[in-house]
Amino acid sequence: MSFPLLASSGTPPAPPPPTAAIPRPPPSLAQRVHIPPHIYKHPTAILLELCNSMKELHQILPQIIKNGLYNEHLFETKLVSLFTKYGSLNDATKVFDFAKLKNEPMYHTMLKGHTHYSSLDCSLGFYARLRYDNVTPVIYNFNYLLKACADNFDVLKGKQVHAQLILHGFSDSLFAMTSVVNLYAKCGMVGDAYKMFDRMPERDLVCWNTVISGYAQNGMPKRALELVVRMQEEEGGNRPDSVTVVSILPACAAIGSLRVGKSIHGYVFRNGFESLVNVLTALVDMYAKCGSVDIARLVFDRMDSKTVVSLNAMIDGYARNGYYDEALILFRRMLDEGYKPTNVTIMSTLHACGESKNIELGQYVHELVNQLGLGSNVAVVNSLISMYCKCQRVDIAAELFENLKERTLVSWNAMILGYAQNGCVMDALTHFCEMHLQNIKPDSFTMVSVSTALAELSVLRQAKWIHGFSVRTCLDRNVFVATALVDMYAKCGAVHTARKLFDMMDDRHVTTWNAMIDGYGTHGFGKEAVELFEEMRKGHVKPNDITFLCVISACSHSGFVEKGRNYFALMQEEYSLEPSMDHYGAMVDLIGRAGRLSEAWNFIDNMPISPGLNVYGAMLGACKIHKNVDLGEKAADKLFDLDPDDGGYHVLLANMYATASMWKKVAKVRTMMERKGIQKTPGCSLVDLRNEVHTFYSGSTSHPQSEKIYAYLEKLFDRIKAAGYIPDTDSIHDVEDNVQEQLLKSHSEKLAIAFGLLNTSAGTTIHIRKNLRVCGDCHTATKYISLVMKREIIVRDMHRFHHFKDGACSCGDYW
DNA sequence: ATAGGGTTAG
Repeated sequence: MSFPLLASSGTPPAPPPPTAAIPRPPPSLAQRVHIPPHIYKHPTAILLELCNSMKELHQILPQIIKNGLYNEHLFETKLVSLFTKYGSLNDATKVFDFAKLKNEPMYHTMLKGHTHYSSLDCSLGFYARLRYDNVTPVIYNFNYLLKACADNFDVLKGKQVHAQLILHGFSDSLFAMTSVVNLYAKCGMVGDAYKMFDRMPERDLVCWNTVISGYAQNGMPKRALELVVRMQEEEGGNRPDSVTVVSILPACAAIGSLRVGKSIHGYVFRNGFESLVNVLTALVDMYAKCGSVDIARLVFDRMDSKTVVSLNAMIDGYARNGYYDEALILFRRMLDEGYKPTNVTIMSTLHACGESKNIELGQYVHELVNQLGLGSNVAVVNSLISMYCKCQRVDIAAELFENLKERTLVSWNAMILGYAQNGCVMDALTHFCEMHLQNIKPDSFTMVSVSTALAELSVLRQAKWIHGFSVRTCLDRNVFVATALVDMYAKCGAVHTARKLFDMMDDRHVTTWNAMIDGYGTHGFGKEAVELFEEMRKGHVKPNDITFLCVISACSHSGFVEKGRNYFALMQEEYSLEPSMDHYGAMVDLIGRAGRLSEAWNFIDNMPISPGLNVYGAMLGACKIHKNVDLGEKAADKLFDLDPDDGGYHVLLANMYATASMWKKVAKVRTMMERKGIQKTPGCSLVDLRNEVHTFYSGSTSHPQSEKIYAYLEKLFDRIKAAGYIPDTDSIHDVEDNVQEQLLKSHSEKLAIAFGLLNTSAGTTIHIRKNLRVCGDCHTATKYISLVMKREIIVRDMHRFHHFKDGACSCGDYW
């Protein structure tokens, strides 16, 4: 079934849009005031009629004065009209004040000028003056005033004007009622607008369009589309014109229905609206928002004339569909062709810069913002903040934020998320508290940002608090918030709580499923991850590339090599998803981690694309676990050909050599790091105690309980050694034996565990968050600690979770 | 006719 707009397909092309669609101009001056012909036909009067700009007007002015026409009513009215038209309300006011005869048309022109160039109060003040001068108002005066109220979203003043209008006997006027419908619609009161509309004895096209666009602009796109159907069905029905089309295209974009959109396009085509820029621009926008960037571009390319708005719609269309390069190319072309970018252009472009991490262009746009005088536009600055955060320059973003005079909720949200995504968790949380102190109410966006920060921090107590906060503010029902909460619980070690929340949700996005599947995977619950994925396949939410990344890595963490291979095939065969470099990396990890090193190498050799850093990194990691120096060196050679600046890979290689006691090679890696200026990320562990998060760096003695902790570790080491623990001193070289053990003892993770044991009562589970991967000695030591101390210890490292209990770890010793 | 901030993986 096709959309009813198509109902007219058999009939010949309709005539051009009815004139009712064009805003009705007031009657001409000659109609409303009697003007004697010698004045009306005066050459200067004709010149004034032809006048097209302020510059020309100033050229004509001396003639008017020279010919003594200044005090002629016609000239006064015309001057007031022209001055207001070209934006000089001051000059218009001078002429008006000087005029002897101030009649209604004269007042009307001034009123019109006020509605355009000054505040609503000035316009209303001017109406009061008109009344004071005993001029009888006409319907046009009210239409302008109502429009001014609507544009200022001021219902209260609008209602006062409405009362005046009734007082002067215009309540039955179709025009007046339409203006009132428009007032309510623009002020977000579509319900009231509709009531008024429903009471009208007769309705013209303009009136229908007003109420339709009211619904479209107030988040009720379906109602808007229904009304378009009704307007045609009604007796003596109205045919949608270009204005109707332009108001329902955004509605169509909002419901994302390409089918309805295409039928509207057909209607546009059959009715000859294809020559109208605004219609075509709305079509471009609709196609882009429905995900069809290619069709959007076709329509865009076929436009005879374009405006900035058309370009903005296309740039934004590219950016929102992930075609960042195309967005930036079009933006460059736009500048080359001499268009002046608007705030909308800037915002879409900054979005594209941020997502594609193009900070050079981002900074160029920043300069442009200042040149264009948009530096104090909050929305633009918010976009700048986001762009800098996405490009990992939180410092610049923070500076912009601090200097922002009128921060909005969006500014706070952008900043908090920026901190959260750049590892500045504490800054994110303090800003959240700060906005709380300033009495700014958080919304769902805020909750997502804070949950993201807490997920990173991995602290269950605060996680529960923010969950409670979301419930109390009813924000937990939002899919985005709920998904962020599921992810947060999983990342805080509470997978079962995460699953409970997941089961309670009635609307789930792909990301929700992905977060849960990955949660299971990182905890080593491969079986649960696979089961949930199978459940997902039965439902209506389609798995995406990230889903497969999560499933494959879940298989990898649990040693399900064949299952993982099957899923890798499935994603291509059944879901037509092209594996990315990350997928290949995950596959190498899957095969290699299970010890099938030559098979993993074989897999790399058969890759259809040139293997990236992560692929060789996974291979090297597997070789380190399984102590295969030969293959590890082979992987490292390839890896370092790609010149990584990531310290992690270097450390991995050095550790592999150290495990094999190849000290010269270890030293070589160290030299390479020094030469490249790469520093080893210091190991850092976090532990939460009541309301405080305690941070420990390797070897640090800065914690107030430091002495106690080291003393306790001495005793602890003796106990676990008695239980069978042997310190892994093999991987430490060029220091004496007793120093080796001291070095091992001062690993951040052991400090954090000791602190946790010292400060919690027997039986309490200890949660640790570590920034790097758990080292081999810490892993063994923690297993023994869990045994002798009878404690459950949960350690989250950069990749996954380790649940230590009764001397064993959930990861089965491969990590 | 276009409009700023959002969840997953690495």
